Amino acid sequence: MPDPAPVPGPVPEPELNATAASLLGFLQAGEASGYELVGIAQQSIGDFWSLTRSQVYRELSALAGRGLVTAGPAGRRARRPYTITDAGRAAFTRWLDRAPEPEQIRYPLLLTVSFGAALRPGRIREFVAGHRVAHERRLADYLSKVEAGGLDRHLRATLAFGIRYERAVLAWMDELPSLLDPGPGSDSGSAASPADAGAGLEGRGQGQV
Amino acid sequence: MPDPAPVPGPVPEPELNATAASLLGFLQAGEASGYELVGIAQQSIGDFWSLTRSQVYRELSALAGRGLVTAGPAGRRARRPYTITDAGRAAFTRWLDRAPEPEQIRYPLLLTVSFGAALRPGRIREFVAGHRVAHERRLADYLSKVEAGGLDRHLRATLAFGIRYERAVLAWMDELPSLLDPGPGSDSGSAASPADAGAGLEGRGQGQV
DNA sequence: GCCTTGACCGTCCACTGTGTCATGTGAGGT
DNA sequence: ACCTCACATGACACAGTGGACGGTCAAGGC
Repeated sequence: MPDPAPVPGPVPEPELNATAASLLGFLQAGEASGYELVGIAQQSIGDFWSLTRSQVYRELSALAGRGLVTAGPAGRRARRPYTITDAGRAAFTRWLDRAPEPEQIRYPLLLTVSFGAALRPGRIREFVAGHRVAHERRLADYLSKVEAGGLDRHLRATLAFGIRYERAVLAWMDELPSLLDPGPGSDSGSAASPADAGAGLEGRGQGQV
Repeated sequence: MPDPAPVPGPVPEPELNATAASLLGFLQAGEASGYELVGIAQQSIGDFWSLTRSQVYRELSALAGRGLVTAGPAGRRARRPYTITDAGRAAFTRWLDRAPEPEQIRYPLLLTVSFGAALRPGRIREFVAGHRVAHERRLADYLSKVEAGGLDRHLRATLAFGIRYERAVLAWMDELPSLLDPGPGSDSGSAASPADAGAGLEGRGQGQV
């Protein structure tokens, strides 16, 4: 068949990505500079949707190029305020109505735990202790925000997720020692608790390590 | 003052990144090709540490360039087996003993929920229902793996995290309708949008785990 | 008045992470 | 002989991360 040269046709119109969309979402409340958007975003959704300076400026330029935002004249310092356009509002609404993609979790601590067999016994507990304080702090932070009140229902709903997540992590950290507690034959500082019971199963040879 | 030229000193020796490290971790069990490593990784740690084909091949080349792995002669098809070197083992051990960085979560659904005020009321529930089945499936998967037994303690501990996480997500999804439903006394300072008044929690026959 | 400090504001760059397309090989079926 | 599908690698474009850098203004110390 005669190689059908790419028909121009209707331009595919690249959809918004979630990062750009969230910027539009914030801009709906009024103009803001890139710097401000970074702050706003980190404060409100930063715990489950990271975005960095570089990202924000890059997306703002792209959005401006597509006419979804317009840059105003430079302000006080190098401040460059962006305003959402009608096309931007429409694009945001379309984006919001799409089914969101699955979540992504990247948890280095779990990598360490998975490979923990090659690690000195107490080391994992040290790492976990370090992370624990951060999780406790975040949980306390979420709780105080909720208790302070004055939040929009939807923000409160996302905080509810954060609270459940942090509690789950803390509960896991609590049970971790009992999960990792070596069965018979491996000595560590703490005596093997008989509560470990079943244990035994180390069927996986994993020859050389 | 005489610009203190950057002291050469000992070469910084770029440390391993977590992805490269995990490849070394798997290679400790024996040689493997990039293709196999993708499979191994996705199966064992894929739910909390993603890595893609491109990533794996890129890292393997880089590791080979640093002498941490060596590529064997091509095998069956284009298969190129990699073997970890002593330097690689040492680098892996050093990496494993470092404090792991905090986790990263990117959850588009939560973005949608945050901005949900601009969305038709039932839409969020539709999205959540779609995600719910995936979470239920993953939870069931984790549970069956644990019950099947034969897992190394450390793998079981990471699965325990997955189980707690999925249960937390499901519990949040269960409570979500009541959070988003404008109930009594939920309106604080800002004006409660009248748009989404209706839509109480109709029969969500949820329940399980 | 001058100078340091630090918040503000943006840009650039190297590296890491993701997804798709291209390419080639071999085993098995028809 | 041909097709198809699993195996296997690589190239590439784009998204995301984090640090380095440079400029601007305000406030406070000397």
